[in-house]
Amino acid sequence: MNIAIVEDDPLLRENLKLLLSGEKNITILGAWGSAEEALPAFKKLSFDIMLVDLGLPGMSGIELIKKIKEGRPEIEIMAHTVFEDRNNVFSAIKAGASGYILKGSSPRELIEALHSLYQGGAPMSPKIARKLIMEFQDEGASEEYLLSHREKEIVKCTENGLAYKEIAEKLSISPHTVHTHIKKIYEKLHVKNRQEALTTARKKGII
Amino acid sequence: MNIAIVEDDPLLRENLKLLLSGEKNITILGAWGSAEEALPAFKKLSFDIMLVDLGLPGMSGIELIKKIKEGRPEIEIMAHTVFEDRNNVFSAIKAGASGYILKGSSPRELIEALHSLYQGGAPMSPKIARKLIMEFQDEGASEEYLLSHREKEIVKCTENGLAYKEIAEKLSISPHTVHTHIKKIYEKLHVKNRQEALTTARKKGII
DNA sequence: CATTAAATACCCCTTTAAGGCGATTGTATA
DNA sequence: TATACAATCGCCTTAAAGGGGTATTTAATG
Repeated sequence: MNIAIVEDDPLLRENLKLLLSGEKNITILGAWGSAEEALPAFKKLSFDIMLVDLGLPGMSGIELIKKIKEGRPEIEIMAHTVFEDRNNVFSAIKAGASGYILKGSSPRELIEALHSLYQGGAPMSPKIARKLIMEFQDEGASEEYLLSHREKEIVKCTENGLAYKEIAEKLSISPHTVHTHIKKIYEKLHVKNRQEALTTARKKGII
Repeated sequence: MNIAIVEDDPLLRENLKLLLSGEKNITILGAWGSAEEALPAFKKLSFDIMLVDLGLPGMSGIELIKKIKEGRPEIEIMAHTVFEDRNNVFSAIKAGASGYILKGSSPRELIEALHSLYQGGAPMSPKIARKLIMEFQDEGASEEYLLSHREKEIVKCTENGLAYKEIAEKLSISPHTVHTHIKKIYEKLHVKNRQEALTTARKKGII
């Protein structure tokens, strides 16, 4: 199977190349340090799997995954990263990653994961798998508890058309804090303004 | 009956005092030029009717009516103004006015209206009365047709989170025009931003 | 014919919203 | 004890929204 690597740490990048090249059935078609470098090269390249770091400088790994999947959905994506928080995991999966391996994993695990991915599996580190099943176990709960109590209070205020200042007064906090909360809310809901936040919140039954 | 007057035009204020003082059964307890001056004086004053101009400088007559009715709902309010537009009429009535006399009315009419109000009536200039019954004849229609076709289109666009520019493009008009329409919409719905407009529009079944 | 409303467009200006930074405190927990 | 998260406050910037005018054209209506 043909693999393309995108990893910004030069040392790790070379180590991955060496490690994987030694495996039978695995061919490394190249390794790049950023999405910006990789994308033009990919245009003339045919491969089966992209092994990608999420914490890239410039365009993020998530964005890169989206772009690849848009144009060439047949390519399997293996996310390889230190991030194990909810947002990164789910963003990567939604973007199109089918494998999610943490950087603490052993070489053996990584190689097995790549084979598994190639054969149609969805290999991921135990921690990540646990997060996924928890998400399904909790069902709506995870959505409901996505926003903290304070954040939900603020969403309800914005629903009534209150401005930052007015919310601040009502809750007896600084307008700056309101701003911070709202930024966090938008981030969590993957939206970029009030209208979207409110429609999303309604859809998820948060408010 | 004891009457308090709030009227910012000094000449008219004095004329009203002279005119009404001459009537039997009417006592003028005072006349003030603004809500800000009148409110403190009212605290130590007991009266039956407040004759109030809607177009006061500073706090509006509407606001003054609200404040009076909140604390002392037994006081009858006579709105006395040049405004005969829908918004002012309904705002005054919603705020708690039971009489609504236009400034063009004759002294005789005003005095009769005050007596009528004191006896539990709801005296108002014929033009105003007509507006009121039309509102009831139209029922829901008046709400639905409150906004013009174009305005409703624009409300629907804002519901989808579109910016002025985007709405302008979609409808092939200038962003300035969108701005103008939205100002008009806010005025009609008595709101001051998108969220309020949307909640109000939903409540009234406009969208 | 005069008035009114709707739709269009432009001007000025101030306020808000939102993104990107950083930073501290307290609490819970792995 | 380190890590994460929630909640708090701050600064800076740009873009958008909103409030105040004015003005023209067209259509309907008293």
